[in-house]
Amino acid sequence: MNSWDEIRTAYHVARMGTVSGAADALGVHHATVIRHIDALEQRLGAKLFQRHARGYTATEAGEDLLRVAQTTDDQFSQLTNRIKGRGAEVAGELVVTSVESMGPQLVPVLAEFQAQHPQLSIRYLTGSRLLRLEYGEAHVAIRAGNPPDQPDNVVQPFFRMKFAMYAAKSYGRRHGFPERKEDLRKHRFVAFDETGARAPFSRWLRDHVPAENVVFVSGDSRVLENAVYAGAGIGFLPVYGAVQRDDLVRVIDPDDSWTVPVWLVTHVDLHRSAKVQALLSHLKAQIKRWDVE
Amino acid sequence: MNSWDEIRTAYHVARMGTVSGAADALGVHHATVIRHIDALEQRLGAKLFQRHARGYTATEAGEDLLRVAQTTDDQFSQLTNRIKGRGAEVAGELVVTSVESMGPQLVPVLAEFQAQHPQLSIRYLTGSRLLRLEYGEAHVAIRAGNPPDQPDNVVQPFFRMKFAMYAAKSYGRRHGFPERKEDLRKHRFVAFDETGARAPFSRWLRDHVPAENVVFVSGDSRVLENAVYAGAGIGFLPVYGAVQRDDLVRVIDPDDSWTVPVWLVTHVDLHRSAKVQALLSHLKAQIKRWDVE
DNA sequence: CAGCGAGTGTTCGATTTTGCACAGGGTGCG
DNA sequence: CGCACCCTGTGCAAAATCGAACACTCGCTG
Repeated sequence: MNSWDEIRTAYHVARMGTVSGAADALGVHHATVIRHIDALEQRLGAKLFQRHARGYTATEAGEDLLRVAQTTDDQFSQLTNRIKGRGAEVAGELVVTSVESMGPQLVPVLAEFQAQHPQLSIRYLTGSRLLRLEYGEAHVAIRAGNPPDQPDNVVQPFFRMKFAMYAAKSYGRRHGFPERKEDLRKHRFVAFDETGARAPFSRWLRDHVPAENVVFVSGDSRVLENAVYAGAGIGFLPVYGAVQRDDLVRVIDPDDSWTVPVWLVTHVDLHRSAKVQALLSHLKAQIKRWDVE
Repeated sequence: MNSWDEIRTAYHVARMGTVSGAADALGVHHATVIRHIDALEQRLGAKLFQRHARGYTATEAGEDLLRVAQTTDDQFSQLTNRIKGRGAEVAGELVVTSVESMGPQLVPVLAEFQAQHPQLSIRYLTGSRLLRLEYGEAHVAIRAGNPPDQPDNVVQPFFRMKFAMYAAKSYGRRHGFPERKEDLRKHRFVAFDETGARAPFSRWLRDHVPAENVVFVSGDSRVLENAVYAGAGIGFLPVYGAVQRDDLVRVIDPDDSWTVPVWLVTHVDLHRSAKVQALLSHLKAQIKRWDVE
């Protein structure tokens, strides 16, 4: 069945009982209404209305159409109300994604945000696969490293994640802690499996430590964290997470060159919605939590 | 909400996932689809789809629309199936109207017809007010007297209703029965309250019987019938109904000049439908029942 | 890495749709 | 009984819509 507009026209004729009344209600000329009805009846091969001097009265088929189109009209107006109101309220679903290493920092913040908006359901997706905003897979993405440069995305700086070099106390009991820069050559390290050396501190490591001293390598940041905790070696950890553990010792203080910028990324189509804006402002309010030395 | 066609377009885009696919399904150019979506989104003030190089993926609002429009599509196709199939089968409602005096003859015939078509529901309307076919108030009308001459109505002769003059036996016991034409002047009569004398036999009565002998007058034919039954006077009754009562005596045999033609009238728009045709042929098959002397 | 296919988006001319003016007819009221 | 009003119906011009062609982007494959 094609041409839903003609059904809508017939619906108003059946409701009003006259072509002119329907034309007024639809905001079109009555000639248009007549043509729509004629076309629709011809396609259906049945008369929808009895024409007479006082107007159009619906036949059985016309009354059947009236009933169906009535509910359709109701459903469509409800739909438009939902869609129009959707942007205004913080409700529905909100999909957030980030690299998995940020989970421990993000989860409590997201939980707090959800508590402030009970109508909202949050999906926090982490994974090796980068969820793509332009396919609608996520509403807000938190990305680290170089500023993302997708044309349809709106990118804003979130905060700067400071890294320092840590070792577990258990490591110090076995190997001691390096006290001077030269001591580093005699220690063992854990590091990212990034031969491309994207993170700034992995380049630093390559420059200051012989490759054979890197004894534990993984692509998963949480694995590296746990390797440091277990005393497998010295490694870079985000300051925010490390200060909360008393089994760690800071070997080298944070350096500006190690800092990784973190970005808030949204698709341009969703950036204006109240839902996304509320989350963004909530996230930015939490920056100071993570701005520790 | 106006422009249901744009909703239909958006529905197909959400279903297909691409503009081109929706354009194929709709049989229009893909530029048209893009314009529809743009217009709809602008009116709604919300994005329905995320645009990317591989197609369009529905946002929350778009998926909401998909669900609503899906059911709408189903209901519309069911509706068109019903309407297209309606003419072919004898089902639904069938409104028949006639002058009320024909009820006793018509009701058993209509009941039999209904029994042959269980899907059909018959409304047999009688009333002083003439139901108008061109307003869709009835599908089939049974009219007596002069041939109806409405332009949009298709009229065909049904049968010729014979009248004769009857009196109740109780009347005969009190006043005797007229045996010769001259005796009529001494008897009492019941007659229609038609000063215009539409029925042919009421003109006959005026010519052969003094006005003061007409002692019972009514505009309701059933009242007149009962007046004859009660012995109030001699009166014209249809032969078909009178022969079934053994308390009546025929005073004068039917005369051709008293015969009233009866017509089957349908509106031209409904005349072709199987439902109406079935009733018409069924009615015509019953003529012989009423063709009694 | 270059070519190819699929898909989006935009512009311009053609076609369809729409609106306007007017004619015709029925109904009701004074 | 006539008149005024409301409704339907129809040609014609204007406007909005649609379709064809082209440019561009992305992802896949040999």
